Amino acid sequence: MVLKKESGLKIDEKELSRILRERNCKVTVPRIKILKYLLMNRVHPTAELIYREVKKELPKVSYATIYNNLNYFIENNLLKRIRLHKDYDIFDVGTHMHSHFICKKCNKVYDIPYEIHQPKKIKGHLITDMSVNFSGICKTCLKGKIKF
Amino acid sequence: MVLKKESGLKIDEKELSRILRERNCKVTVPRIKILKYLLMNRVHPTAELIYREVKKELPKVSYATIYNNLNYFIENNLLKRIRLHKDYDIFDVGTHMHSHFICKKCNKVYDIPYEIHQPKKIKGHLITDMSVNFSGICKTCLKGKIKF
DNA sequence: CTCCTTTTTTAGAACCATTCTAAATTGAGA
DNA sequence: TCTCAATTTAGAATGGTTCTAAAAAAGGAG
Ligand SMILES: [Mn+2]
Ligand SMILES: [Mn+2]
Ligand SMILES: [Zn+2]
Ligand SMILES: [Zn+2]
Repeated sequence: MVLKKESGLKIDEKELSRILRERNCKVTVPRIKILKYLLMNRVHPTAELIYREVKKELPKVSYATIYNNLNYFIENNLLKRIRLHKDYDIFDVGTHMHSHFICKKCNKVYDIPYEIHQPKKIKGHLITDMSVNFSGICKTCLKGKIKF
Repeated sequence: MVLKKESGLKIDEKELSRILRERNCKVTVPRIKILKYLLMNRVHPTAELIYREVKKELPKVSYATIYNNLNYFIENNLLKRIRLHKDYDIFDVGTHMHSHFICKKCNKVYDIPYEIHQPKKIKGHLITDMSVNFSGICKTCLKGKIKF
C-alpha cells in the first residue's frame, strides 16, 4: 500500500489500521489519530503542532505518546525526521523521495522534486539513505512581499 | 587567506588573529583558543568536546562563551553546524565543500568528497547553500570488527 | 599612554524540546 | 473471556543551549 501523496484527503481510520497492520505495527487509538493527522496535513509539522492538533480529537493525549509514536513511525519507515532548523525538528510522512529547501529569511521549508541518483556504496560504506538540502531565499521573500 | 585543510597542524596564534581581523572579527583570547582547537582537530566535535578541550588551555572558559563563539563563527562563515544526530549537533570548520556520511550503527561521521553541482535557482528560490548527506553502515562496521 | 564605549566573557539560572518514570489502560492472541 | 506484553498517561527529569547581569577586555580617539 502506497501512502497518499496529497494533503487534505479524507483518510478512513479503517484504512489507517490496515496500513499499520500491513507493517506489523500494533494498532492503537492515539497511533491512528497521529498518523491520520500526518497523512492529511502535509505541512512538515513540529512535534508541538502535532500535539496540539491531535489533542483536539483526543484531549487526554500526552507529549510522551506523541514522541513515542513519532519515533515508532520513524523506526518503521513511515516517517522522516528533518533537522533543518537550529532549535527544533520537523517531520515528513510518506515514502516519496524528495529534497528540501529552507528559506533563511522566513524559515519556511519547501519540497523540491528529487533528481539525484543514490549510490549503493561510497568509499566502502554501504549507503541506505541520502538527503539533499538547499537553503537560500525563497520565491516569496525575494518578491519582498513579506516584511521581516 | 584559505583555512588549512589538514588536521594536527601547528597554527600560530598570530596567524589566527590575522584570520579573524581579515574578516572584521574582534580578536579575543577565548575566540582564538576555540578557533585554534577547531582548526587543529578536525573531528566534527560536539560543543561539549570543544568546551572540555578549550578548558584545558583556558580553565575559566564558560559554556556561554563556547556557544557564543560557535554561533559567531557560523555567522561569519568560518564554521558550519551539522545536524545529523538525533540528540546533538556537531561542527565543521573550513570552507571546502564536501558531504557527510553518518553510520547508523556507530554514529561516526565521515567526510565524503563533494561532487554535485549546486544550482543557482530552483522553482524561483535563490539557492545559496546545498548539503548532501548519506547514511548507512560504515566500512568498519561492515567488517564486523567492532562489536555493539 | 589614558579614557571611553562597545563587545565579550563569566557563573549560574533559566529555558524548552524531548525523554523517563511508574502506574493504569489497552490490544491482540489464546 | 483471560492474560500478558505493549502502550498510554501525568508529571518529573534530563540535557543541550540560551539568557542574565555584572565584570573584564578590546579597540579607537585623543
Ligand atoms: Mn517534505
Ligand atoms: Mn566534514
Ligand atoms: Zn522566505
Ligand atoms: Zn559504523
